Amino acid sequence: MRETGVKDRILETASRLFYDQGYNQTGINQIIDEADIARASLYHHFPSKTDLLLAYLDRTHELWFGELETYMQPIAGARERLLALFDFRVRRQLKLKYKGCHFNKIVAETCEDQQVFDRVRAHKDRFRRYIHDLVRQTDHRKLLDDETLTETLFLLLEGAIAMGAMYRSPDYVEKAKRIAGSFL
Amino acid sequence: MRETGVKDRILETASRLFYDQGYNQTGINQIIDEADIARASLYHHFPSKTDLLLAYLDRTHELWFGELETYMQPIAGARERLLALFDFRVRRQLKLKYKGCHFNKIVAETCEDQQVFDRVRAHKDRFRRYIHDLVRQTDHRKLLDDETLTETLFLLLEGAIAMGAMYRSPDYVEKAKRIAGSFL
DNA sequence: GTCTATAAAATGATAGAC
DNA sequence: GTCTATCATTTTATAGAC
Repeated sequence: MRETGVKDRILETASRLFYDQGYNQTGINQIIDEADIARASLYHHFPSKTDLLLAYLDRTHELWFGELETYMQPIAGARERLLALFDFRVRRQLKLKYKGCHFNKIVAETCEDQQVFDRVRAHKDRFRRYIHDLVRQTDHRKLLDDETLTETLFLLLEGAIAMGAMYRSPDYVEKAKRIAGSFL
Repeated sequence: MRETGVKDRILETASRLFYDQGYNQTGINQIIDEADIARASLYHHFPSKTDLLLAYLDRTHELWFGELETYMQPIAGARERLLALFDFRVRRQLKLKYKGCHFNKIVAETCEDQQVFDRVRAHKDRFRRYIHDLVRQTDHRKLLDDETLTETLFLLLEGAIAMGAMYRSPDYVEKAKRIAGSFL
């Protein structure tokens, strides 16, 4: 019956619950129940809830960029790709019910933990580099230099995702896309 | 000895703890201990933890705009005032140790609650209107129309505050200010 | 209004059998 | 590696005296 291994099922269930209802509002008991595994199996694979959190962040990071690559693969042209980043985020908002960025959410609900910071920053750093690489390939209007344009697009997206979570709406990312279009 | 009333002391203590260590990571017991009041006094003034949360949001909203007015009062000129919004946020980041926006944090760590949404949205709506009023008074470069410029400044700020919380740094708000300056 | 004592449930984590 | 049973705390909230 079990298509997936126990460890994967634990991590998948925990990931879903951590995002949907929050890390602190998700108890070990609920993970055990919904993953349909034994209590000790969880603690065998993940010695503490913090270990599960770190695994969640790593898994989310991998999936995130995997989905990005898949989404971007058929899109040609650096300018089109930059604008497609906004479409990618809108698509994710819809799928994830506008609950915002996984990484921002975790930062907001956990206290200072260096291992958490390392992971969320690595995620955002990589996304900023992704934008920067595309910006350098475009022949944009030069209203802003490459670095400033990169930061502008990045901050517009981050702000729009945060407001999307607050208003449960794709409007802000769509507005951000139009603003971005005027600089490109 | 008691300079402030019991109800105020409860709300002040809860507010500090909700922001510093998170709403879900703050227990009623800790609030009682640190406010140095009796258990039943808390439940007399705030029938549930959710009532305390709503009072926290209302209080934070009032204080936020009160501090904004005080900060902006001596600053002359709409363009200077728009740029001063970024300085105001940097000043707050420093004071609050870069933990980000109170309202975004609460959205990130509580499940859908209409009363919470109403308050956080009212806060952001009011801030957007504040920006819009200033934008209309400026004689800006017209690279963007008033509505788009308003939304750009707003999203840049929101993104920068979110990244400030992630990187525990004022760099993003300062970068956002420079970007804003190039549109004004 | 404020107090102490306590309830009822949920929390993260461990022990020891198989 | 997986299981069940259980532990010690902590959680939000209530009861009843003063």
